[in-house]
Amino acid sequence: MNLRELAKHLGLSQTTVSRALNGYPEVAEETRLRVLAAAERHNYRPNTRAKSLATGRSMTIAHVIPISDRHEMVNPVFADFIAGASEAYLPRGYDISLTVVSDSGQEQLYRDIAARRSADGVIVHAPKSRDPRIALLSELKLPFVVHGRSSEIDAPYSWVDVDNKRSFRRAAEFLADLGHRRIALINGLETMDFAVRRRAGFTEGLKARGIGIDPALMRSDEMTEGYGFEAARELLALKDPPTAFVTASTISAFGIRRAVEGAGLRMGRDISLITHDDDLSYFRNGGETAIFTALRSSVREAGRIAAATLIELIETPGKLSQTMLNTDFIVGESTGPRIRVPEQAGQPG
Amino acid sequence: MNLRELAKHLGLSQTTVSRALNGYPEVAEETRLRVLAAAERHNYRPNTRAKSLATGRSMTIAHVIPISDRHEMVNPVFADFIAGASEAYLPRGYDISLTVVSDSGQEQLYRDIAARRSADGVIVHAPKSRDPRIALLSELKLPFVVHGRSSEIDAPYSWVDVDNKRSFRRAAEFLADLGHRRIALINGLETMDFAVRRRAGFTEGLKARGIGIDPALMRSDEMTEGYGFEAARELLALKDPPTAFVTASTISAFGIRRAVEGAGLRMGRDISLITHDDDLSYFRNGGETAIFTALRSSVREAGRIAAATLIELIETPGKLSQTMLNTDFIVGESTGPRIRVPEQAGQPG
DNA sequence: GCCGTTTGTCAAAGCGCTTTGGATGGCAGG
DNA sequence: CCTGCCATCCAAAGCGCTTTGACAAACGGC
Repeated sequence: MNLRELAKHLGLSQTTVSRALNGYPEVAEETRLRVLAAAERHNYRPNTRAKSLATGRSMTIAHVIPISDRHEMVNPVFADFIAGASEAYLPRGYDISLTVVSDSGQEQLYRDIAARRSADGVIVHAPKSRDPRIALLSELKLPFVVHGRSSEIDAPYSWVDVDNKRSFRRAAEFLADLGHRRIALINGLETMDFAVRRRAGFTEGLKARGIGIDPALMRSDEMTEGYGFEAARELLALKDPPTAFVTASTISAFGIRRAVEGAGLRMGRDISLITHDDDLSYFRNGGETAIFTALRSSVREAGRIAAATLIELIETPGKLSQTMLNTDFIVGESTGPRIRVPEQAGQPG
Repeated sequence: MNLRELAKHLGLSQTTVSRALNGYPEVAEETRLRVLAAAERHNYRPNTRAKSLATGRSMTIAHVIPISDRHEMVNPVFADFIAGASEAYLPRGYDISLTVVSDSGQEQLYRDIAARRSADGVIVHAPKSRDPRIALLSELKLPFVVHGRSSEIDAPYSWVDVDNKRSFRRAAEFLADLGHRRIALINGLETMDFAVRRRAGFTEGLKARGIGIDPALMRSDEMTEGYGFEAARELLALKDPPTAFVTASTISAFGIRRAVEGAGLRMGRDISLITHDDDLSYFRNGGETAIFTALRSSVREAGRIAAATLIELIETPGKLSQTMLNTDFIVGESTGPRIRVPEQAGQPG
């Protein structure tokens, strides 16, 4: 059932039917009711492609999910981010188009989207420092919102981010105030802008408390459970091991926990840990009491806000907007004062 | 730059240019080269909507991600599944359209997709027993492939699944053979078909080894880390606690592990655990040696196969296909013989 | 040198919708 | 009774592509 058939059926022109359905005023109320009833009865839905060809609006947002070149992984934060975003899209009638692509293929993909007008806007995930996509999208005049920020970019653009630097500074200071002096950072991939900011905040916090920076205590990689485990295991095996850790996700935090317990140590007593917590739905940081002391900021909410920001930008061009999400400092069971240096913490296995 | 402009530029008709670009034979090789060069030079890309309006093919596959009605969660397995699927779509030119929708909204959504022809086919995620979507999609003549299966459906349809029943039977038998008699099942939501099959396999395995079924040892819920933890903690606090667990995902397995260690017990010695392992990229079940003894089947591969199956079905209608993926039985560090009933395993905290 | 066949090209219709620019008729005001 | 003005409705063009059917030009066979 298409518009022409529906119109013929009603003895009206396509114009009138189209207007009746889209809420234009120049159609008699009685006719509108007849049209709506008929549309309902015949289960009429306008053909998406035809509509967007005629209007020039595609009513879809492209999400380009970068796949790690090294490991070919898809970060589970995207699941929650997109769930949040779709809460904003759904009531406004936008669809999501998803493409999983390696870093190297991203530029070409954005060019394609712009040239074939397959989306009205895009969300930029996982920005790197001085990310070339930002200049590219501006040049292509494709509305976009960045989830995160990119350092050393002068031109303004829309973004939604958390204050990573401040968060990690607070984490480092909190641990220092508990008496810890050997504090390790198990960071995300430092090709990512957010990871650079976190490291900066972390070292800033140490310096503020008069603690020297030891590069041997800083790791950086894809934030998997296994990486958290391996990194922590190696660090705990040092002659002068850390008594505290700061890490970038609950997922790696679980790995660290496993390493700590595998070494016969107790989290929160022998070893302290603070994590950044994206509040992932399948990895809640505990119920009433948090497992990990954490700086929490819901990535789902970030998705919702980024989506809403993008829709605004699409509907009123030029309306840039920056949102800094606040993080909650949750004190959980994974931190405590340094009681003693764990003498010779053996490696597991 | 659109087709007409490009054609005018070349002094050719749209017809010829279109044919040259799409590889039709009735165009001189010399002309084709000229056209291709010009298209390249002007960065020409055909407008997606116009093309699909003209051809009637949308070249997009709809993925409808169900959001749990109770908890509003998005299962991270979708991230890996879609990553796999996109490996199959990309070279064939298909796009992914993603919609996150609650169970109750699914039927309407599929009807919409069919009526507005916004996708050439759909992947059905998370089927329930006797899932109404299967009959609906058949009726709508919308090609589909189910990730999993749905019991008590007579008409044939395409699916990609693992042999959940057999897997869980093997898990139960394996534990029984190690001497365990009190074996708990921490299952996924039993409104899901796969969870029903797993439970069936589990009880079948127990019966085969002459072990009675104790409903008090069987739990069912969304497979989060927190659920694994809570369920295991409660079970371990029973007067007659289990000495072994079977669970439905590595995520809940990590929760069980946390509960076991929180109770002062040691995984693989005091308590055995077997998990189903989707081989999630951020939750690898260990490196060289597996953390958990597991029945492993890559959900990413399932995505790849489901996508390929769907494309085949779209391109040659009626070509149904069923794929049963095999699972690898990985023996890891989480299982061992029952040495003794842990006398009074205290609750943590 | 004529005819049938390729070969290469094109004009125009059509996909299903929106939107522009009238048309039509009824009605109030003069 | 005429004019002007709403209130409704419509025919047709256009969005950018594919595809049908037709048509010149070139070519080989007799």
